[in-house]
Amino acid sequence: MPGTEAKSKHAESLLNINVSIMSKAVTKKSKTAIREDNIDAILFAAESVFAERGYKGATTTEIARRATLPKANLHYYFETKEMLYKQVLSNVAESWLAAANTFDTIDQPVEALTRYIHAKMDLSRSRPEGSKVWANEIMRGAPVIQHYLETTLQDWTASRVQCIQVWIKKGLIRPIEPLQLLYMIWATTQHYADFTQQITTLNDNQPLSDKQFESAKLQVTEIILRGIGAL
Amino acid sequence: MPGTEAKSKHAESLLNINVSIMSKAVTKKSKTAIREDNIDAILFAAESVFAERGYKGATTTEIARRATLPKANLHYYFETKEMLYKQVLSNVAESWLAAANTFDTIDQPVEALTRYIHAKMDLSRSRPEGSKVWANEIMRGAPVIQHYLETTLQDWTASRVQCIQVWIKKGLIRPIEPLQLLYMIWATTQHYADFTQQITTLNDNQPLSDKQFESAKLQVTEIILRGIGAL
DNA sequence: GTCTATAACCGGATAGAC
DNA sequence: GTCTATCCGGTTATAGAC
Repeated sequence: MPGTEAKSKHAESLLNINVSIMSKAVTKKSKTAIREDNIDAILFAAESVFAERGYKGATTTEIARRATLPKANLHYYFETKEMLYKQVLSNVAESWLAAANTFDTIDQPVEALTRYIHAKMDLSRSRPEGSKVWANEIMRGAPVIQHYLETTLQDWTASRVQCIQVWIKKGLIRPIEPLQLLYMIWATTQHYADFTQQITTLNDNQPLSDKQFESAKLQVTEIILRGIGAL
Repeated sequence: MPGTEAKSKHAESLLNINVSIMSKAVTKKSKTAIREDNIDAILFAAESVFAERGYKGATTTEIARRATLPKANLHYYFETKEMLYKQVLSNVAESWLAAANTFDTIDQPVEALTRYIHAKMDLSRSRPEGSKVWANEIMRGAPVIQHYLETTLQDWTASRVQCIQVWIKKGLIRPIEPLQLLYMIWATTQHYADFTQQITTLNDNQPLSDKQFESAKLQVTEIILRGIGAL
């Protein structure tokens, strides 16, 4: 199970957080490999458990169990539960940023927004747990990522707001409040991750098929683009 | 603080859950009043605490503290934390249903959807904690409200899907997947409650003013209505 | 009905053998 | 670097005096 999504992101930290994972010099290559595999397995398991149970509800016992490691080993790699949590959030922020960068400010609205909405929808599909961890963190009042919101997110948002205002000035879209558009995109795309349980229930208890999801992606895009007069 | 929103809903239970609050015969009128006041205060405090900290993160100590009662008294009225949680969810479901019923299936799309979106936005504004508790519960996999989703919510949704399909047949709106429209409405309106922290941060750390919120309400409505070709 | 004190439990973290 | 056994703090729930 490990490594599919959260591969080897443990060394970096997007949030300016001291997630300093121990830095012991390792001589043999194989040991490094074991270390990375273990860390990846822990991060992968942690993302799921934090998503399903929230910060407090997640137990290191369960995370270790899913990573098929003794709990003591988990604490060997991540000194505290909180440090592990921060690293998970950092990885989520990174994938969010990757999707965000598909919103190219130079493009025309239809192309830029279509790309961005598709990227966000794909992220909700491929990594719903990350979205849930993020949502949980925001609902808690963002104790860990508040600084990230005030820097990276605010900067990114400001640049996109400007871009949208240019589109309005050029008459490419109707005059709307740019932030409202961004909120609608975030809300709608992330809903497919955060509310999977509800969506599945209303789909006769069947998870959305790839086909259904692709259809949703196209419709979401079209409704929003028409909604702002870009089509 | 107590009683403003969650007033005296403790006797009922929308979710079919055995939230049987003790049923001791009370002789004096004043005792009943004290009981109701205490229960309301507990439910009011509980909604906030569950919203801010999630199910596991919420402590009965903190709930009791905010209700200005000793913890033992809280346990006198609600035997377990889980029973209290279920009652909170039941109250949230009730308010959700009240808003849902503004979506009159007989009306024209513009009128029906405008009313519904406004009602949902108002709910996000007046009772953001309830929305967060709901979101948390869904993200946990809906252990408590799954049955509610499969009955009340599914029935309500089915009737609205039919209604939307009629609108499409009559050519009042473009041919869309009705569920997609509902998801977009839910996602966008609830976003203003669940992601208050993020929205506030992007609004120069100022909570949205009433004026800003009213503007958002109108824009959300217009973008969605235009998006489906109702305007 | 109220409240203090406490029992019973659980989870994070660590000691220390391997 | 791994893992078992254990400590310690915090949380739910209750006993029992008022």
